[in-house]
Amino acid sequence: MMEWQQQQQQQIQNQQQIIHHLQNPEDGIGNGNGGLYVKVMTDEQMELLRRQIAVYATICEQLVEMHKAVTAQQDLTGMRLGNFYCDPFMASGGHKITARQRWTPTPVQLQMLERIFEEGTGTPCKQKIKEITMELTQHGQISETNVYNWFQNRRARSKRKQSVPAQNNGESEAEPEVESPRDEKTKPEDIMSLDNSAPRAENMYLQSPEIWKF
Amino acid sequence: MMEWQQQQQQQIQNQQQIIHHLQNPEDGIGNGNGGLYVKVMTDEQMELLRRQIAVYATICEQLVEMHKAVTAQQDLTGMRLGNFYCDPFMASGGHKITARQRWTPTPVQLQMLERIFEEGTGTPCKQKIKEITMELTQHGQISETNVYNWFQNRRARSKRKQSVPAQNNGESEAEPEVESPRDEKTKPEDIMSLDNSAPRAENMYLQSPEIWKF
DNA sequence: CTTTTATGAATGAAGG
DNA sequence: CCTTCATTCATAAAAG
Repeated sequence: MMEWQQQQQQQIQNQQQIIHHLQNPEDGIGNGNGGLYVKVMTDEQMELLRRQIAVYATICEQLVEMHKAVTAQQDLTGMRLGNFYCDPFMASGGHKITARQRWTPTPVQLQMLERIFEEGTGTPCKQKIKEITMELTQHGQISETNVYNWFQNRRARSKRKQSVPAQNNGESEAEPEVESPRDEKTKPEDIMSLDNSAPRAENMYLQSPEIWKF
Repeated sequence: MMEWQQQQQQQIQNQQQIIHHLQNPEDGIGNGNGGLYVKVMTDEQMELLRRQIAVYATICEQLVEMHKAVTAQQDLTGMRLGNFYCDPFMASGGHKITARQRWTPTPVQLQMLERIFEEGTGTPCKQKIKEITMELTQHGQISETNVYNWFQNRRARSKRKQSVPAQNNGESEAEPEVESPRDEKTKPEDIMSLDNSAPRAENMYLQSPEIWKF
């Protein structure tokens, strides 16, 4: 990722040289010509320009594509977020709403949640969620979804913490995280490599090396 | 958002015309000149070229910056994913690299899925799934199971979203501080920054009048 | 102010 | 279909 940006920079620098040439035609490019005032370029210079311009056209196209891809992703993933804080944005008076995007439990709520979690069955059914939510609302803004998520995360992370302590025990791999319990999850039809996005960006950098040859 | 892309396209088209002119100097630009073969341009043509090139330089710089901003957050994770399969560790230990992560739709795929979901019958029958999968394969690795799951999840969650529209909101008691000093966070928000980028792109083209002065 | 960590939320996949 | 789990993402909070 950094790579292509560097290359882009180089391109731009390169281009700047061209511009410099244009701006300082002391190289003998330009001269007067009778009543018709013209600038004169050698074939080489002309070719250079052509190629340089072609390079820019390519770069811009690529950048547009890349940006399209990136923003498409963000737009779609943002769609879900958009409901909270993006929809009413800017609409009123151009003032940012600056709504909080993420619920944060108050200390009191947290305490109560922890207590319920420890004593509870660990499977807070829907009805239970409702109750808890009702109760916690007394101590601050909260929704059933918040409670649901909280228990989900709490359980998942409580569970993970247990497997981590037994990490460097008999396992000599430099690999940080692998899931041992359900390792057979490579079960369905295909191994899906999600190299869909990364490699695509890779050959996006500058796929026309010959253009650099001049 | 769409706006600047269109303008980009226009720019590119515009540029292509220039290239065309360069490649087809039937406009009387070029002529012979004794032993030194040169191309000749009028001042106007030269000026046009200069401007065009300058515009490209500016656009590229701006695009690089924009892209940098947009991807600063998200493409780091993308790179991280990239490491999983391009990983040199593959050869080192002969150790299992434990299969891929879960499938993630590419932006294009997501777009197409969303479109189908909205317009479609909502009942992705077996045959339909096959078709969709075939089509989406053109844009990245995907399996019928992926498509199936996606529709299942999409429907279920879309449904739940309606029953519980009240997602969440601000903190608890200490929220009322609306326009507090720290409210003006310097931290760029992804979606917002994109929105900002659009207007910025708008004045990208000619925002440096001095560049036109030469 | 920048970097790291903790954690609320989103989502692909499995089970029933 | 619905629920549940596991993983990932993004960001508020904490650390430097």
